[in-house]
Amino acid sequence: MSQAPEEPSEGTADGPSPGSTDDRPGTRRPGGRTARTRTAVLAAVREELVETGFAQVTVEKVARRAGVAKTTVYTRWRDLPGLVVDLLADLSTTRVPLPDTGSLDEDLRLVARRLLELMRAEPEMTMFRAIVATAVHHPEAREALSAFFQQRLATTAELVDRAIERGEVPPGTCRLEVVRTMSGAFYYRMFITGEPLTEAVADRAAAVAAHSARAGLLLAAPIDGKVSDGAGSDGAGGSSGVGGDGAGSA
Amino acid sequence: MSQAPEEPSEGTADGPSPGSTDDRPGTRRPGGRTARTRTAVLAAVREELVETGFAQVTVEKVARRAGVAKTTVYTRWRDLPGLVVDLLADLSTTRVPLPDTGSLDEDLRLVARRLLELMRAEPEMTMFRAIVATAVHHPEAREALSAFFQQRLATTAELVDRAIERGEVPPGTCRLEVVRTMSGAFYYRMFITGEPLTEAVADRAAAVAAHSARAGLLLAAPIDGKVSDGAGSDGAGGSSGVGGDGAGSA
DNA sequence: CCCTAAAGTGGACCCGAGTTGGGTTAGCGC
DNA sequence: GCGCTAACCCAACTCGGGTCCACTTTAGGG
Repeated sequence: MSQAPEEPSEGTADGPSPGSTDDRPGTRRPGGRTARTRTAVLAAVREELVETGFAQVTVEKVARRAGVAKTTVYTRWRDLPGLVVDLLADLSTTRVPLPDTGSLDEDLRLVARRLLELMRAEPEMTMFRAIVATAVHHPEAREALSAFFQQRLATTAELVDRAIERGEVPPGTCRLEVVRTMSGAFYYRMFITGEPLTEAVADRAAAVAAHSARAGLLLAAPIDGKVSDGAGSDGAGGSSGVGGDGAGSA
Repeated sequence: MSQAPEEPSEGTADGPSPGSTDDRPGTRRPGGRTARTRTAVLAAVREELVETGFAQVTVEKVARRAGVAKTTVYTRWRDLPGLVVDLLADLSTTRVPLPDTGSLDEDLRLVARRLLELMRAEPEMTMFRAIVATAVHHPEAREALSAFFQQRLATTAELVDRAIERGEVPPGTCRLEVVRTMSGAFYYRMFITGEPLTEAVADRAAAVAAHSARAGLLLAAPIDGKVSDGAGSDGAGGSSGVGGDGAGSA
């Protein structure tokens, strides 16, 4: 947990500029009580989200559960979407180990299976569902979720890099696109069509992604001026330097 | 599908059983005023959704805009999600013509391009976005959206049937899965990661789906007792018996 | 054309989420 | 420790969304 907001204020490094920049409460004295409040509130949101579902959650209930005055929540997080955003930032810290079996197919399949497992875990998924719902119609949450996925995708994309090194897939392959192709099937079913997720779905998604990559369908092609890969700088002996636009902003 | 008009009532043909079965208001006298109210309210929801965004929409505003007493809306639609559900049912009636170029690749590409176009149309998309957001945390809306996609997918899947007949793809190919594979990429970017949609994305999605189908990766395999396709046996025409699992559990 | 009850109306009412202002606790620099 | 003030607490208040109920309008069958 922890992972305090720590908004890296631009420019002015020395003194706190007097009143001009709006310092969010919780940034100046992040110590003891402040931190304690944050964890309590975030935990309360989690529980409330899981127990009663997103539609029923309200700032007041969260505050009550956290044992905190509701004004505190309002001043620090503004509103419910603000809380969800912070919750998501908290989620970003969790790391998942990547498989490395020497085969793209197998690597992807394992990742798919793990994703399936994750999506079947009720408490976590309920919460994530709420986050997605918020992001659909709230710009700030949308931004946060977007960043979350950028980072998560980039991490997983490493196994594509290895496949490229092995010569399993064409060198110009877009590392992110492979992962997107796979995970898209999951989220599509989960959140859009509402169809069930099975092992078959997972395996199929992995197979499709791997096969498409191998067939050279997932190249980082700069069609119409828009590069869809954000990785760039592969670092290994990649022959063709298909640079990306570097969209990976934190 | 709840308050869709013309629910074929079962059994009791002669007298209206007094109060036992819950007839939704609007079913017994669907004529003049009732119909007028419905269209007015639905239009109001549409406009409200597009103008102010989902988070701001409230039953009261909708009623006011429609020039209707808010109690009317409450008694007929129950709440906001109910309205959204009805709105979605209304959307289901729109038909889109399918391409038939003689090539699966090209057919899919055209469908993808049209989908792209559709998703770029701001007013409609804003509304659809709201529907998805509702579905994420509201079971009834989830059900409706699921049904909507079932029908929509089944319709589009006809071009896969033609590809099977032509021998372009293996005969056991799951008609729905091909379409899902393609459209998944769209919705994933649109609603989950929030990444931009481009022509490149559309073409790539179509290529991946077509290629995977041809490679036999999208067979309707009854793995672990769960068949992922619902149709398959009948030729064209049928298309309604997709039913099957739907969103059921989750 | 008339009658019945289904559908819609209007306003009073309730309730709770969000706001405001003044007072209290405690982080943190000195 | 001391003091300053950020951060938090409390209670009262506002305001608008949702509910209830008696009343009016109008489908639709006879």
